[in-house]
Amino acid sequence: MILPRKFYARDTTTVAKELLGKELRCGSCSGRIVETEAYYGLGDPGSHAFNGPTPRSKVMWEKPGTVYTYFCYGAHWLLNLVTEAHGKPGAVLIRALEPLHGEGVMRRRRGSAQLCNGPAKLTQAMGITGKQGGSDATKGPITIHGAPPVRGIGSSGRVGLSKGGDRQLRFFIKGSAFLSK
DNA sequence: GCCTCGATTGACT
DNA sequence: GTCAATCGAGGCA
Repeated sequence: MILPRKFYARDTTTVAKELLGKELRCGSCSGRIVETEAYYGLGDPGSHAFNGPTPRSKVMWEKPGTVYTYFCYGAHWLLNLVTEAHGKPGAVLIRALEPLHGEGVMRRRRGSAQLCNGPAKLTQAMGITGKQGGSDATKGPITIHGAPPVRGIGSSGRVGLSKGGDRQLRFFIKGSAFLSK
């Protein structure tokens, strides 16, 4: 079943941990979430919301469950899900997926066997671009479906940030073969 | 309006 | 291991 909006309306770290193992669907493709990162708004120098809302980052103040796609380095889309209460900034970055359905389509889109082991790779494999930005993960076209809780959650410092990378806000399923490198 | 830099990737040495 | 690609957002004049 599709996760209800109240799932997202909680502490960003809690949502990031509980998203592990859940199923992300987009069109005919789907995958299991195996790696996430939490981004707060205020007090988090690594977050786009750090300096208050801007035309791009204001989505983080939107209602929980909103899809936030971010274009980076001229060629890469990153997928986030808005968390916390409406009007409070927060988001979870999806960093890696384990392919479940539509693997052939993903492979064709990616042109590589490395399907979803990185934040920009998984958006390309799932066909996600800025078009899906601002849509609602409780309605589609991108949806998150419930799954049994996973055991063996690990955490570490965040990756790829010039600021704020020292905080333990990255979470992943221990031992998964589909984590980002 | 102009300039700098980024929640990355993939190709090349 | 090192480095360039590539373009929009955000900061500043």
